[in-house]
Amino acid sequence: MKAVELARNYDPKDFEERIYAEWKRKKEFGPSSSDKEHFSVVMPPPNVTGILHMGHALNNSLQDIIVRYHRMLGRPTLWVPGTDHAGIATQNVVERQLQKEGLRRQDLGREKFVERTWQVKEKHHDIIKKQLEKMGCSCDWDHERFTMDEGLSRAVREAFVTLYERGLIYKGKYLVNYCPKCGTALADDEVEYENVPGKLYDVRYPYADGSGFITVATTRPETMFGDVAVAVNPEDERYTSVVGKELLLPLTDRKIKIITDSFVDKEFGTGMVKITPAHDPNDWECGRRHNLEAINLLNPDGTLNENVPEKYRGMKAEEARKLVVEDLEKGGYLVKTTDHAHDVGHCYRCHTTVEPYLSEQWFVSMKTLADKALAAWRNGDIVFYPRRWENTYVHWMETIRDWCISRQLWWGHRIPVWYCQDCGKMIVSRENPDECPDCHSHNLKQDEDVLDTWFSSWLWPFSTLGWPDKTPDLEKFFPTNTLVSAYDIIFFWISRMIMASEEFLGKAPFRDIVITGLVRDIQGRKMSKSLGNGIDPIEVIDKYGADAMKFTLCYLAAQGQDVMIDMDSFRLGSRFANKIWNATRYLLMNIEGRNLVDIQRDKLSIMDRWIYSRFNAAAGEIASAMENYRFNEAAQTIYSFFWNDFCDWYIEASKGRLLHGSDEEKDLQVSILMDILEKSMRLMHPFLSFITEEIYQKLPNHKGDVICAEYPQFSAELEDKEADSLVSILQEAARLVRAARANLQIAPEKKLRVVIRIVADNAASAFMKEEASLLATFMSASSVTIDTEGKEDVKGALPATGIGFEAFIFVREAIDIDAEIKRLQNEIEKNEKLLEGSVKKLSNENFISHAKPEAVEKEKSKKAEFEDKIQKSKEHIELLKSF
RNA sequence: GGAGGAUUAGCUCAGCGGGAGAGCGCUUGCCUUACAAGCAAGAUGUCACAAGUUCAAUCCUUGUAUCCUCCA
Repeated sequence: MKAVELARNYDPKDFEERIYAEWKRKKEFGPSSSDKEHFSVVMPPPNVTGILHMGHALNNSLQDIIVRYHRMLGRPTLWVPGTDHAGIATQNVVERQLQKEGLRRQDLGREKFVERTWQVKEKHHDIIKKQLEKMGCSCDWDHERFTMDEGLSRAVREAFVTLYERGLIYKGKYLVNYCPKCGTALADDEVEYENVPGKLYDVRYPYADGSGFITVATTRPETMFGDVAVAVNPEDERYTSVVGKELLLPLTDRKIKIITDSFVDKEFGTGMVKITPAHDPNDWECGRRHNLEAINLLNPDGTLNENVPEKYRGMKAEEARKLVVEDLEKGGYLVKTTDHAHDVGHCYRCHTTVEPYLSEQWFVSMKTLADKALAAWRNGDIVFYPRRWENTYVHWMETIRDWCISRQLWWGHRIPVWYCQDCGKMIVSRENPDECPDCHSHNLKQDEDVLDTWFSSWLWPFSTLGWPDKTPDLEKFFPTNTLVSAYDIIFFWISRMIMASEEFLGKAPFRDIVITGLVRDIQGRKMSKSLGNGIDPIEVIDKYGADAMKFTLCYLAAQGQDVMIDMDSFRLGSRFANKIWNATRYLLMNIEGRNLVDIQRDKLSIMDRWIYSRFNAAAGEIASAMENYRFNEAAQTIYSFFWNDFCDWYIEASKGRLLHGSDEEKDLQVSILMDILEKSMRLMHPFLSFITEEIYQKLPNHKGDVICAEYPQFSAELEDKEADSLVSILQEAARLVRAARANLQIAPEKKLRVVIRIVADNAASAFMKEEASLLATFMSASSVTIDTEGKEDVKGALPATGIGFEAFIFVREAIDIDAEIKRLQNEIEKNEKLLEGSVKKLSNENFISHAKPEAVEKEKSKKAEFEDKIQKSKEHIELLKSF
């Protein structure tokens, strides 16, 4: 064979882009036609508003690892990519653009506005796709979907109409969360609460009969014009006598009554609260219980409407509040003002204060859907990793409220409802109707509102596969296997997907739900635009490469824990990739003139058997880590196998044979090295996709592309406990001598004679004899003698104790005997403590009788080991004293 | 108010009832014919606190403290 030359430095820029293009060209990302069981994943669709952040990088890295792993297991594997139209968010982006041009969306009109939004969508979509490609995501671009493309829009209509037909969608006038800035209703969970300082105003409401007044406490005096009652707790004895009396609403000439309702907190303020059904959710419920009118005070833009006295009309709430307070004060109604922090809802998109707003909206009735979704969990059809998220899921499902799905936006799926302008008939239809079924009028008008974004994303796992049609994709790849998502959208998305899937297809959309943590900065803060503490995945890739990014994230992503990182964190992955590159570079230099030969097991040395055993163990650990979505464990296994076992020990050990062996030995050695290297590339590919592919292609023993190569499997037969334990003795011996040398600061070039005393004729001594020259290399010794009979003269040698052997290092000069004796005494002390623990355990009859027999056996051998070490150390001190 | 999480080395964090771990950082020595982005050796711990269960607790249970997140 000819040597293969690798660039001197690992530079991912040399090949990452090229390899991705190559994979795409060869259609490696599509599902194979194998008849094994399918494996499918749908990508949580990023919003087309922005670019991908570190959270996406984490999420997609983990998906890519899972997908590549299963692809290599030979299963027909499909990873569906796509993007979400992100209603409010995208509309806001476009509106901000318009604002810069001095325009409002109304100036453009609906059609033009939507057209323009499509352009923004296209632009961002292209950026997102490029980013995913740069990350190396092996998703099947032929299956790419967008929540507003034709098929998915049809799915949305199907879902809406079906739910309507099943009586699960209704329209009604309700108090909803309303963002005046976005001009639309929001779902309950689209509101973010924040504790802000405010004021509590105590206001006098006089009795209508002039017999005095009562005092109510409110944080929002400007809503008093919508008051329809004052409520007290029925058990509040202070007020029993006044219940039913009429009050005169200050600043107006309206009269309201005092009622009782148990929701009133006796301790809050005066224990009397004003009831404003149109502007507070609790009051709304209370108003419904008492059949009270709801007086809406707001225009859609958040200003006060004609239901307030003229002087306040057109004002924003905060503005009006000041004036109302002033007027109350002037009128002698204001008793006092106190500071009062309270939770205020904000729009999750623009952070404007959300107003409870009475309006006509569409709702999904959630109870029946939630029951099915809960049943799916109870049946074990869905499993969360980590499990604790199941509490969150169950709690949300059990306390679910109806979902407001209409949005007063232009960007989104228009609600498939039409109204006959002539007879008023409401038509809910899958197809655009031509005429009214009742009066045959053609004068139909579609509902102006669009649907909540999540109304399309909750169909994602099956709408992307062709539903409502019974497509072959749907047949084959649904239900999907694994969903990877951050915990912040369990409610928004994950729970609803399960409900939709159960409702429309009668099955859970996926079984395994992998909840990742959030990516935070090094101070633990959430990465955000406003803080400017975000890290751009593309910058990471430019600096360290996509492999380094993926591997680092994987290594740090312990089950569901938040990941704290900064730019430097990615050096971890980068250095590992560099190590792989250099090890390969070295190995490929050494194949010059060699031939690959059959690797027959009976020709393997213990060291050879050991590295195969370690490889096999690593494959086993990775399989179980992957099965349980313990990504960090898989990454650590790979790291320590390749770096510590393979590079630090095996390659180092092989150097001697490569230099001094016979041709036959050299050929065998090179063949084993290439074999392990080739297998390692396959083992590591899901985690470091680009570099393994680049290297794999250059290996003399590669077949095809690593992306679709077979994943190495653990096999119990390949476990080699004998080799494992023999090599660990060798390693311990090497470490002991190295440590002794380091302690004494003996320069590496000073080669010293070493005697290893193993007073036993067993596999260990035989192995040590066989590998004496290798030991000499590891110890930088001039020679290593294995003394099985205790006959070697070790006078003047520095002793060290291992498990089952002693090492004697012949150091005449440069040794500080006192320091060495001190070290040994410390050693004795340490071991005596350990021994004491062991003895205590073993003399405890309860331990002997209760503990597992293995544990007892282990304790016994530990005890013997400590005793031996203490004994040896004592002898060694004597020996040193005799110098 | 309810739920969940965290508390382990200087930092970031793994840890699966039985002699405390990794990466980074630090100290020391080495440019050993792949890698100084490297090699080798080392130092650093009341496993938050208190009780309990157990032959045995960093690990299980219950409290306490501090911090974080979500829900209301």
